[in-house]
Amino acid sequence: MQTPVPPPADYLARLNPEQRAAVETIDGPLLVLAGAGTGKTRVLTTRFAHILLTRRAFPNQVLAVTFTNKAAREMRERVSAIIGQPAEGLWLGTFHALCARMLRRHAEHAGLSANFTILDTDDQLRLLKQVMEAERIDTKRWAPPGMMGVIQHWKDRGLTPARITLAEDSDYANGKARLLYTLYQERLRTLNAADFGDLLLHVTEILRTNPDILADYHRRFRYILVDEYQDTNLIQYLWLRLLAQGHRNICCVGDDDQSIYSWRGAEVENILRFEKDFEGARIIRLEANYRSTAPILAAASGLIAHNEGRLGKTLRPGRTDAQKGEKVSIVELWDSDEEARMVGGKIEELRREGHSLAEIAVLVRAGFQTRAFEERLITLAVPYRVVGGLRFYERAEIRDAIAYMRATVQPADDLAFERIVNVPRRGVGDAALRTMHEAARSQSIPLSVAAGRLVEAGGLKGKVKEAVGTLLRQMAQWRDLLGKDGHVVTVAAMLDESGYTEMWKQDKSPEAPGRLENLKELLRALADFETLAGFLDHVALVTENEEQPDDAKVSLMTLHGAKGLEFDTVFLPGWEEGVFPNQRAMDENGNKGLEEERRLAYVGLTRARRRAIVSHAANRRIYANWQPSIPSRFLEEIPAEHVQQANSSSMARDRRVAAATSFPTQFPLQARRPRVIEVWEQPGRPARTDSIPVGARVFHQKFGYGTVKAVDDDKLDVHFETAGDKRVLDRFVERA
DNA sequence: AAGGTTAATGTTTTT
DNA sequence: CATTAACCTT
Repeated sequence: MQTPVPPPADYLARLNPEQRAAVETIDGPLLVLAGAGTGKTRVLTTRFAHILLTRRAFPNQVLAVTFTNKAAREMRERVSAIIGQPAEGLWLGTFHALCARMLRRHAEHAGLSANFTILDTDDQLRLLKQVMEAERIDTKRWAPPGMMGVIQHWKDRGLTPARITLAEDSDYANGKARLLYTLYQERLRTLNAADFGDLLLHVTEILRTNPDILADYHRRFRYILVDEYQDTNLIQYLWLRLLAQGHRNICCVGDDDQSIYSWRGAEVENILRFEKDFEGARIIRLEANYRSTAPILAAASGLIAHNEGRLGKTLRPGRTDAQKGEKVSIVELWDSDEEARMVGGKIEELRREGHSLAEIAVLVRAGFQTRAFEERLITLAVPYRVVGGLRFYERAEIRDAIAYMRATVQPADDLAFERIVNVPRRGVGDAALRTMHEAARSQSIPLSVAAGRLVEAGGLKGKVKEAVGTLLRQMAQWRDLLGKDGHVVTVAAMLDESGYTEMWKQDKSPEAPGRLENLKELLRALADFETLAGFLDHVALVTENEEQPDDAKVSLMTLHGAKGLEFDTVFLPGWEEGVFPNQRAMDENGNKGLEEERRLAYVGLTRARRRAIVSHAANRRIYANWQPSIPSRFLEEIPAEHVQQANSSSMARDRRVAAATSFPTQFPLQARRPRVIEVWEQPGRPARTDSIPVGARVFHQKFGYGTVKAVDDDKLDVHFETAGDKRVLDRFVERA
């Protein structure tokens, strides 16, 4: 390469010394340990731009890898902004998108042709289920999703069926796991399809076994940049290591404290392995946090300090105004309803004070928890959005439309054909489908081809024969049309002529108009792509929801969904043992599971710029019934000097009452929780000591004194003196 | 082949 | 409780 030209310094001058070092340490392996809010993305994009501006490499000689399309888009935009022109011809994208691109170039090495289909999770599962049923596996005893998990885990670790040794074999499905995996992979090849895991697995396998291809990529990629490195799984690591062996200019940015995807195969150990595999690797820590106030940082730091085996980073406030911040609020509430009212009330208050709703988020452990807050915000007429619901391309009507496209351009795609052959209803039921499957299997031909032969040879009769014949003829016409009039016209014809659009027009359900609207949106999106193949790739790889974050709406989302985001005000409800930390995470993964939950809590707290309001309720509804709950251990782990307790008025009243009556409902906030949480380990309601008769005078913690009007098993209808008529559970009242 | 009924089962999720 | 998938009836 030519002598580096001194860069215009302005983009470097805006960095702090450690960030600048991370940008300017260009050659050789580099690991950047970047704490939350320390300018990780800025370093990565500036580094990218720096490589280009100092002419160390052309844009197409840099490989930049992210986990999400959003991160990839952001990086592309920010690099463009720094270099002052649209960044084109970049190898910048998600692991999967980059691998898909590579695999299309070398598909034949994996037994596929270049136009292979990328299957989504639904297709994967249907295919595996078919394989399992063909092998006469009892799918009641061995559920296909479980088997899928085994296969995915193997793929995550770079294990092709041939590489699975006895030691790695699973006893799943009575020792047939490896066989099922082999058969599943064979079916994928027959369908000319790859699942998500295959994209990485195939490419890595090709790089491993074809030195010439690998050498070609070594020549190409002078610099490699990796985002969210703590989230990489083994196969991703192997892929990176193979590609980085050429120039050894690999820079990985990550934060072990934000590793929250181990259940998806991510291995934090990849950070430790980095130093071993890349000898002489430099490590730079980014510890100045520019996002949050000092109390929030101290609270988060104190919490995460309870984890063992950290690489060790200490966040320090980088903002000049950081010291002025409020302490982290911890609010104790009577039950989950009151918690929702508290959050709703505080949001209203913030709104009145002029805070933008876009700067407020409610972060929960599990998706279903958003509902309580949704309901409350609807009542209060506060606009909100739930981030991360059903994605556009996952909607049934969109997947149907895509199946039409896939079946048309890819006659080998049995899954797509099977999906559409009776949608809209054509009278093709189980029996007809079985006939087609048998013909396909006995002659080793695709389902659609078998269907064609059955129509001609009379294997299908009457109405079914007519319907399938018509569909196949239409598909042939659409293929012609695609060559002549292009993909937008063709897809419009598909939806129209197949009767698919008509089906939804006839549908009287309230969702039907929305579905038609989505189909129109699909056609609009289609026009943005030059080819149908390009669009199908996009659909398979870009599943995220497009959203406008500048909307004046409160964001409701899971803690996982919030990673990488920040808000002025963050509500963190449901900090109760069993909910958060999640009981299942602890049961299944022990202390490792607990530590990941703690990292999740750390991620949650560090999303807040100015205000964090953590809350927990003493009673929570689990499915049908109310259960008392214990404050999360994480609450005690936040250093007390950075916390302000703020209890609701009803809680304060209950406290006084509880003290006076010795009714054991409250767990004092600072009390140590019992080691065994009985509520979760013994599901079902506690045994009643005595029944309460009609007419009895009772006392309730929340509603006060009243008289029992009726008894229904464990539910009482009570007329309370101050609260009126209520239906309550008997274990929540005492004889007065 | 379609619709209604019952039983099982409840994290986190990107690609 | 509430959702969904499998099952059974017509």
